Amino acid sequence: MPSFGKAGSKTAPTMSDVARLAGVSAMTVSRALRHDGAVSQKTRDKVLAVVDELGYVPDQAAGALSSGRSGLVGMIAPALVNPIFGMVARGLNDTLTPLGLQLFIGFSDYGAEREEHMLESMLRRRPEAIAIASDSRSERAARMLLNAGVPVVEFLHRPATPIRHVVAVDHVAVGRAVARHFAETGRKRLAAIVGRERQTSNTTDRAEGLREGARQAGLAPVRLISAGGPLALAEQGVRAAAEILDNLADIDAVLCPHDITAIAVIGELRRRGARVPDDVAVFGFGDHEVARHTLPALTTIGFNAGLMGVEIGKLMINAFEAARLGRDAAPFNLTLDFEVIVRDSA
Amino acid sequence: MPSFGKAGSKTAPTMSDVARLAGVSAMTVSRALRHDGAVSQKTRDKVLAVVDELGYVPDQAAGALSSGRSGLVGMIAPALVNPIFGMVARGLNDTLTPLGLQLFIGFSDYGAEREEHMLESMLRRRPEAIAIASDSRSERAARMLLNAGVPVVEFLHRPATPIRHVVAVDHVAVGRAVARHFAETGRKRLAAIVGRERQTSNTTDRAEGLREGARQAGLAPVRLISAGGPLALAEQGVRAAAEILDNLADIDAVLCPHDITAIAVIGELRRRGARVPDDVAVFGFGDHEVARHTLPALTTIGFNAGLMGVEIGKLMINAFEAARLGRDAAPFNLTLDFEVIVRDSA
DNA sequence: GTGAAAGCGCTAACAC
DNA sequence: GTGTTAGCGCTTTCAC
Repeated sequence: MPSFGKAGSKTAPTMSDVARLAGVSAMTVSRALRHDGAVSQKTRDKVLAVVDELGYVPDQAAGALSSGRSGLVGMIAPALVNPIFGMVARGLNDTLTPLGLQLFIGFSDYGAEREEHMLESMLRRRPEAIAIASDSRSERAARMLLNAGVPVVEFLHRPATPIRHVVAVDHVAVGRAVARHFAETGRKRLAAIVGRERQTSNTTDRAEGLREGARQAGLAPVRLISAGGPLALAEQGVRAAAEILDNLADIDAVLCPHDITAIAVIGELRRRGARVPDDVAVFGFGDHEVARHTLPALTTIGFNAGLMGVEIGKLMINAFEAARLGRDAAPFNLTLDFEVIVRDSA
Repeated sequence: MPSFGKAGSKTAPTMSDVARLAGVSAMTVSRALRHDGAVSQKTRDKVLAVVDELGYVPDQAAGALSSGRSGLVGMIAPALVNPIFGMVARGLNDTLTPLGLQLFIGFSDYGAEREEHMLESMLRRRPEAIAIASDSRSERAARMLLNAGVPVVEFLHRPATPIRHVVAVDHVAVGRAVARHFAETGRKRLAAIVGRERQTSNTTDRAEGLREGARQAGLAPVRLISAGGPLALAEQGVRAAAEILDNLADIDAVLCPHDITAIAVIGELRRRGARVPDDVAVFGFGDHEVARHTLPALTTIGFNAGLMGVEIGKLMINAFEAARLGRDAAPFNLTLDFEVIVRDSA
């Protein structure tokens, strides 16, 4: 029985431990494990048997260092508690797993500074591609992405000046569609809930679309309700509802940044005696799985978040292929469809 | 101007590139970057200036290989779309970040096989600790955890035979508390929605507690409603509601695995003409942020998921400290409080 | 089909 | 306070 590592605290077996026990070289173990190159069936079986017996698990840090491939794809999203990002992660992960790539997820909590830190620590792991949905972004973070040297896919929201590839929903078009719906259903005075002041984001884009749509329909100018950070979706809704009731009593329709916010808006509005949709129509975003089950059922915007993840993955695969051929994948700009889902709240 | 890498596609600068330009050795760069050991202020400034100029980002795979510390903590959870896990991740991440540790998240989609794969690929990254919430777990996965050689913290649900540390909610006690509430409010025939057949899980534990509580209160035996997988929380609720209406018409109270499920149950029940809570009382779980805003507002169980993450992190830190002293941290078993939140649905 | 040598980019250990 | 040497555990490359 060979001993590896210093006595006492047993160290994990290495590839050469396996090699020794299998009576082959480390190189052969490496090949057997990666189904790479030609290893005879007999040798492979022997190696795998030893691997199993030892419970050997390859050290990917070593492999990454040696091969120059980390096997990692980074994804940075504003928040993990928002199920939209969970669904994107799932789609992306499913697309990447067959290639032997692992998804490394970081979340920024909607903070540019935190995002920058996340990105920096992610870059230390040398990801082979990066998917990022920013709410706001520091100059330095933008520079890091530009110089990352790997495919970067921005998603959910199309920035004014994309790094390279984008998979997004056209939030301005969403806003216009919502305005159209409000106009068609006789609403006159629209409002949009937006986050705290910041650079352009998907929320402000939708508000912009709503404003455009309202103007075209000859409605009153859209009021913006700033009601706190997006981390507390429901809390934001409560504040917004209070703002409407207290200071914007003439508002008869409101677009919310998220279905969860919309539910809270409705709850608070009703609690304080307003009727939904009679007094105020409430429009959500995201088609959260509960949206169809609440009372009133939420009128909202649906889009396929899982598909978004899949498309991000496909874009990356495409870029890998291009790089393999020594080329650069042309910037790719994908706009995913959305759907106006009319239920009862608006 | 020194050139690194082969011409054409520029390679990322390495530590020795920085060293050369700063006129010091690589070791000094390493120290300057890690605020470790003694580096004169002057030297450090010089080094950092070059780092900045070059946009140098250390390769952590190399560092990990050399130091034996990956800087990674793994977390495996059943699903990312369930905000409970997002909140745990946030708490854990916040606790770990000050130590320079990154959270590496994997999700199993409630499948033992997928969990095993996730765990295996995670182990290749040599995490310094592992947090895992399993819904079901393969023998092999259990063995891998046992032999991981790093602190393992199981969370949310206390397994029959824990690997070592546990931070959980007492789901059986939750079930009993729910039974008590139902009994006190005059309910006679209870049901619990559980996932598809599987080993013990937090859902079945709560059902077990409900059963115990019902027995003690002299109520009819609890009916179990198996309504599909936990990935589609709302879908599960719709099915369960149908099952109640179609085949279990005498049920007057139901415990749901999740608030989202509860909302769907209520929606479907009402859609089909049943009144909540008059005909059927509906109890949720998790105190999701919308729970207080739906109509009727959800009666549910609340617990602090963020705190759970923080406690997991503290346990890990404690175990690191013990290991540093050559000891093994004693198995730690933390049970987090929960709260019965009575609102309108039950 | 298999092996030997070299080296990936860092850091531990020790020397000065 | 700083440098040198060696080596972490793999994979690349090339030889056989």
